[in-house]
Amino acid sequence: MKLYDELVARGLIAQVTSEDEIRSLIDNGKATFYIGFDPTADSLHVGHFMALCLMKRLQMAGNKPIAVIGGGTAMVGDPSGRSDMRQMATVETIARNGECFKKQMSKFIDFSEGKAIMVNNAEWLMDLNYVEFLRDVGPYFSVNTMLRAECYKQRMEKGLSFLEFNYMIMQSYDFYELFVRYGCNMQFGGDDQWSNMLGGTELIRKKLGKDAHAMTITLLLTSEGKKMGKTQSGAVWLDPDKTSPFDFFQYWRNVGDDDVIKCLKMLTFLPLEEIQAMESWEGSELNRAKEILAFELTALVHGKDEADKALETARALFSAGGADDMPTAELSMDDLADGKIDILSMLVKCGLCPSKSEARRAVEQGGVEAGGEKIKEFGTCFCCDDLRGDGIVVKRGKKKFKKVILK
RNA sequence: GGAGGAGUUCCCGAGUGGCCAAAGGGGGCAGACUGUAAAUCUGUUGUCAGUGACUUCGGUGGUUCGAAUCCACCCUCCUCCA
Repeated sequence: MKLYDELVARGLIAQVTSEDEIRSLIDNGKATFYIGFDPTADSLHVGHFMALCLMKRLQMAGNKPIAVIGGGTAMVGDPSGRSDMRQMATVETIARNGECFKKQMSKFIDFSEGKAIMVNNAEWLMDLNYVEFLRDVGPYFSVNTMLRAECYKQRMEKGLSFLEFNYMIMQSYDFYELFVRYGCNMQFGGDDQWSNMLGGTELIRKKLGKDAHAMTITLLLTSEGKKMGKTQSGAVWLDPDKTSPFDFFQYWRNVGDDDVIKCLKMLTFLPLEEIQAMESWEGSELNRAKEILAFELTALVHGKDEADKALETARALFSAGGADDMPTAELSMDDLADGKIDILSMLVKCGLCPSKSEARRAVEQGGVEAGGEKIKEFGTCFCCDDLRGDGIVVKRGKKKFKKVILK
């Protein structure tokens, strides 16, 4: 199966400017394409991961990827899909985040000589002269058209600042600049970027009379229509310090039945035939598919060793109830009072509960276990001896564990 | 610049002097049921040293025994006019 058809079969393609041309470009390894990543946080998350996977697939087929760090565009802030204006990040933060992105990306994409390029659009955006720029690209944009663009629609009610309104122009200019500099003839992005991307192809056509193409990736949504990769406590990060490999594994281990196959197709590199075989799995058999999903993704992001560990830990924890390698929390003597610590403080200290009130509730509702025993009294205390050596396994709810050890 | 309207807890949204830590819904958390799924049902959902105290209704002051609620000023957003 050729690349384009595979992308379709995996459900990755949302919209394209011209199916035939894109097909022939990428199937033959003729595309030089770019994907932009705005450094608005200090780590990439699952949403970016999809884009990186796509990048890799295309790279494997001989196409040349350009990863653009949006050091310049992040200064403006993309209004797409937002109902409020982003908080403006400082120049320093953006620069630092950009560095973090760079490191993480290098793990997935081969940036060695001639294989791929990484650039920061701050390079050309930051030094633009306002009037010159306006005269240069301004005439090619119609405000009427821009206002009709989907990405601004939902902001028309709540208010859209001129700053953000310019985002589309910045991104379009990026595409133009990359076309000129590197012969970049394609842009990929999330489906919410569609109008911004079209802006770029139009600009190139109008200014240079050349064709460039755009293709958007389907946004990964859960069957309930929510963005995948978001939890109550925030995004699922690729940085192991922000989302541990075990938590990362667990996130995928716990996706809904209806989403497993979709995720396998879109995110993993498993051959399609293998995934199609799983489609017939039903009921508890699907649990096996979830395990595969979780394992594959953890291996991609954190390496096979970490994936093995997470898998083992999860299995041990959920079947036997104990494991050597599980998330641990270390307490020091300072955390203890008179050589003891009560269960409520312990829950808070090891991060299982955000406040003592919540810890109390958890205990009241019978959701807390320690050392395999259900805790019924919130006065229950543990002394140093309980915590020394192997420590004690504290469980809040069914899926949250921490091994608490005294340092 | 002018005229109106709005800002309530994680979100939406009730509440116009004490009965308000604030209805209802969503979301979250926990329990039951299961397959570490979904759906459903139940409980819970500001914090802290548990029958109590403390902090919260855009901000700052004021009136009052008492303010989310009344007054003044300010900030932000929306609509219409210029």
